[in-house]
Amino acid sequence: MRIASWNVNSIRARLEHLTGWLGRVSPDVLCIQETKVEDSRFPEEVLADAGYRAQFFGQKSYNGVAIAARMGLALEDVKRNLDGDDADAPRRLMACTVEGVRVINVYVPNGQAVGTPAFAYKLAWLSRLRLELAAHCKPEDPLLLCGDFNVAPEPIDVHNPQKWEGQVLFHPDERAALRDVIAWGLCDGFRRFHPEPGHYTWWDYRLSGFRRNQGLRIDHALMTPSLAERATDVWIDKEPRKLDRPSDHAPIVVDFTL
DNA sequence: ATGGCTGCTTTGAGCAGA
Repeated sequence: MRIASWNVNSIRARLEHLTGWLGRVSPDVLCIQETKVEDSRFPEEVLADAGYRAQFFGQKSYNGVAIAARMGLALEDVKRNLDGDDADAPRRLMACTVEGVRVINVYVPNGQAVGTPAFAYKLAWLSRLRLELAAHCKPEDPLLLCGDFNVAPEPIDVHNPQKWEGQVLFHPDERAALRDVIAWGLCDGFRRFHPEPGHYTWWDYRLSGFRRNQGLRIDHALMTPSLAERATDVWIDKEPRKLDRPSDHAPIVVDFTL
């Protein structure tokens, strides 16, 4: 079983990259963030031609999440956004159950800059995510919480931690909020398999960040122990980041036995 | 020191991203 997560930075701008990647990597499920498209314009047919059926939860211009599953694989108990979100809330979360695994796909707010209302919203959102887990899930059950968290957990996850310390994406308060989510009963799937430095999931379009591998590891695949013990690898696919006009994020892929 | 790129928007300069 292969479940992946990718912030595509506009699904319409990335359709060819997306379908090409689905064909090459062939995940059973793909959690997508930043679709940036309202539901009536979601490219269902293109995904269907690629062999995938998607559940989607988007809005115009910003945010938006989707979960695509190989045709014939059922996505059950779909939930959209956090408890307490109203209809106007930014669309940032979709959860479903597939093959007995609860999959939660998140696009955590970016936070803009430390000290802004957006930063406070980001911290509150992470706090509500922890409450969501406590209210609906059990740490004993197989669960994957994946997506774009917009937080680098440790200095090893930042190409230049001295420069980034205290900045948005690597501020102590965000890191504590992410640790609090993990403390519900999760582990960092990627680090279980790849403890060494130099692995990132996002590289700035500016500064030739990708060419110099100056990035941040801000996309994560967090899992409960009962799923982690079935995992055979968690890896980052840098290939699509090398294409012309790429997303600034790379996909993260979780392989596990059923 | 600053901004450096990209996608979106009732098309064009401004916002947001990270």
